[in-house]
Amino acid sequence: MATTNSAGRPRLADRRRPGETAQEEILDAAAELFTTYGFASTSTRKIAEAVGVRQATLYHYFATKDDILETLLGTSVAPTLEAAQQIRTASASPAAQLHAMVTYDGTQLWTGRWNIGALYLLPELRTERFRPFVRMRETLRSTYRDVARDVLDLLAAAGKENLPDADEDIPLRFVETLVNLRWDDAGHDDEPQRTADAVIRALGWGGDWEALHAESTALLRSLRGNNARA
Amino acid sequence: MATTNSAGRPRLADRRRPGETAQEEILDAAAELFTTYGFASTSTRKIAEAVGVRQATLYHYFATKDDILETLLGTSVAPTLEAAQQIRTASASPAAQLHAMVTYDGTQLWTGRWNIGALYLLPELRTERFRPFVRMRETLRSTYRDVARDVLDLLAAAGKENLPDADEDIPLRFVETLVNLRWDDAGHDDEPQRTADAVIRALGWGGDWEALHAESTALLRSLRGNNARA
DNA sequence: ATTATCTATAGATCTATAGATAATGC
DNA sequence: ATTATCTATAGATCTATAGATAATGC
Repeated sequence: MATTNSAGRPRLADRRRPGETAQEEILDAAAELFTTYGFASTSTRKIAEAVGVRQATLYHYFATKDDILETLLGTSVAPTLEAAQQIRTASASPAAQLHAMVTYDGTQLWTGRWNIGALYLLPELRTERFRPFVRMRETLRSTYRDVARDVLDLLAAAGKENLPDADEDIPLRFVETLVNLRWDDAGHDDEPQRTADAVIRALGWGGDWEALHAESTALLRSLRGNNARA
Repeated sequence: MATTNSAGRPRLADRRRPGETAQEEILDAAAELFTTYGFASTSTRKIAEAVGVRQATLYHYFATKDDILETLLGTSVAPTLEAAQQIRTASASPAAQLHAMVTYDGTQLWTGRWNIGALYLLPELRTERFRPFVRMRETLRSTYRDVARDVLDLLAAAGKENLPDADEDIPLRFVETLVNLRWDDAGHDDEPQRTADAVIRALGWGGDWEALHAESTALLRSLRGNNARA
């Protein structure tokens, strides 16, 4: 039997999931199963088994299976959106802002313990209850679009021709493909950086890459600093 | 009651789905429901209701629910792969080949009655039984990669700098985003053409666009001609 | 007393099968 | 006789709830 040093009836099995609390253990197991087998195909029993508790125990922490998904999405979309908006208000050049956004967002998607981005395409998100997350994604989309427009306006002003439309959504679309790449076990370790470069290039940008990278890196560093202070 | 002019007990409800045969009606309903609500969340009862027959009737045409998905995937991936390989063997320039491939593939994804591309990401495809389709997708990926490499080699030979790697999979990744765009009801009518342009531009290509479009259009025309003859 | 777990189960599915039925075709 | 449908249902789920139990905390 599992050792215990806290209140409540002891578990039958030992802890096996990362996380300080039972809630975190459940979320980790659910993230693995939802991203691997899908939300609808993952039963609460399977989640419980992956945590090492009985099925009914989940309901001490989450009222419904949907609540588990909602919590999972909340902890993932919100920080990304916040970072994008912070980057947007920085004084860096539009190209550097865009590069930093893609790198940040891409790193979350690429290095997270599970491929959480795969959950954004779940048909279940179409229901009323997940509307807030869909809206957050839409806000992220328009933030990306705004910064892309700035980049393109500068390029157009410099006389560059045959540029894409800002509403092609090239940046966000490109970032999203990291989810597919990871699903296919394809790609490289530094895929977020490569993707950021590819996005800038796809917009037709052709400036000093070393300076751009320096500016983007500085932006991300200051972002981490802010968050550490917060 | 439904009118009847063929063998078998009459249906209780009238036909309501496109398709000459009951099999086609079932596939149309399943495509709508699988892409809208997901495979696992769609019950055989729901499919039957959408067709206008009783649940058990489906089993006269498909032995299992998986068989329905398999048939749906088969009729969608195979033609795309074949077209890509035909384009690849044409004598057109690499850029035109790539442009034509993206346009063809994108048009299938964008204008099909249902957003079938969304099925390619289904977790269920990870199981042994769908291996053939996953392999077809991998073959498509490398076909795209090969033609991208040709484009990039020519650009490098022409002295163009800061080009992406061919194994960034920019073309296929970009095409795949049409699925997400369509999911979000975003994008324009001519999104496949725009996407083809965006892909070419993202690779760093900077030649005569009018000539490229003419060459790509001719390629697609000859493709349709071949298929019509076959 | 409070908490975290457990056992047990109700009620609602869901897939697939068995076998009856109502047409057409020969 | 053949075919396409129907009705009925077995057996296996699955979610969520009720209530018991075994710890710690006061």
